[in-house]
Amino acid sequence: MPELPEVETVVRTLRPLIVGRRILNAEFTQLRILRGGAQETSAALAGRRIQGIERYGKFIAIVLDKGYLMVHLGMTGKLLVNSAASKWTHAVFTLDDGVVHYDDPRQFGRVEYGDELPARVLALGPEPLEVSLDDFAAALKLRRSPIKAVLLNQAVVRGVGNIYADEALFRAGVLPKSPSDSLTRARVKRVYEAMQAVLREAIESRGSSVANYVDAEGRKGGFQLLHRVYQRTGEPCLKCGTPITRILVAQRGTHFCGKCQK
DNA sequence: GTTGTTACCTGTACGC
DNA sequence: TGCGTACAGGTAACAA
Repeated sequence: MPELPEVETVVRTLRPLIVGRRILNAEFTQLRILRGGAQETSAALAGRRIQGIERYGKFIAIVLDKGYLMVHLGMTGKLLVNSAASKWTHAVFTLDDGVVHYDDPRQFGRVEYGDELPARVLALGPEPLEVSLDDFAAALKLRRSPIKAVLLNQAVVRGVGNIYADEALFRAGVLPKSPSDSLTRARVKRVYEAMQAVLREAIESRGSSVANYVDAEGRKGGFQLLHRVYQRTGEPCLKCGTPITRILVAQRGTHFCGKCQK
């Protein structure tokens, strides 16, 4: 499931391949993944030149000479350059040099064209690797939900998902159910530093390939080999040997060590 | 405004 | 082998 490090990897691999190219044609075969009408979107995209590609949390913004093509990969979305189409190819962008496919088996992702960045993207919280400790601490103090749920809240920080929330809380030694506003400053600082460290290391490893994540060139990431708690239910904690526990927090599978995390 | 719940969707794993 | 079922989770919509 693509979270910040996976989306960042997609953006980095996509950038040299498509920036500067012109979109000749855009075709949508599964309308579920498209926000807006297919004909209107195709008409708006035809002839546009790609000027850049940016990431806003888990959203990908393809910056055009007029407007933005927004892509959210959902759970299983992929943007693939010059690959063969599959039964899950729902959109095809033909460029003046090459072709980009949007593939998505579960169809949780979305593609959208607009003149401006969508309001829901502008409403996102700060980037977790850019937010200051003071701002992060203030946002946590405002909320009583479990810290895990708060980390998943894209209005608090944008881009953290289930994998990195679990991994960050393990490294910080903080229980996922701890009420956000109950954390001491020292524990907030540990969560902040762990979150940034996990995200930086995952970006270096080109993301985590669980399920079927690959980057724009079809390559898998490597960070799944470094997960310490995520999807390790029942396996021994790498620090103390206690079996990793799995519970539900915010309706999400949540993995932690009951001894190392307080 | 926050908080919690549910729907969306299909490949995969598992039990029988 | 084949079938039924549970599970995975990011976002948005909704209720409270």
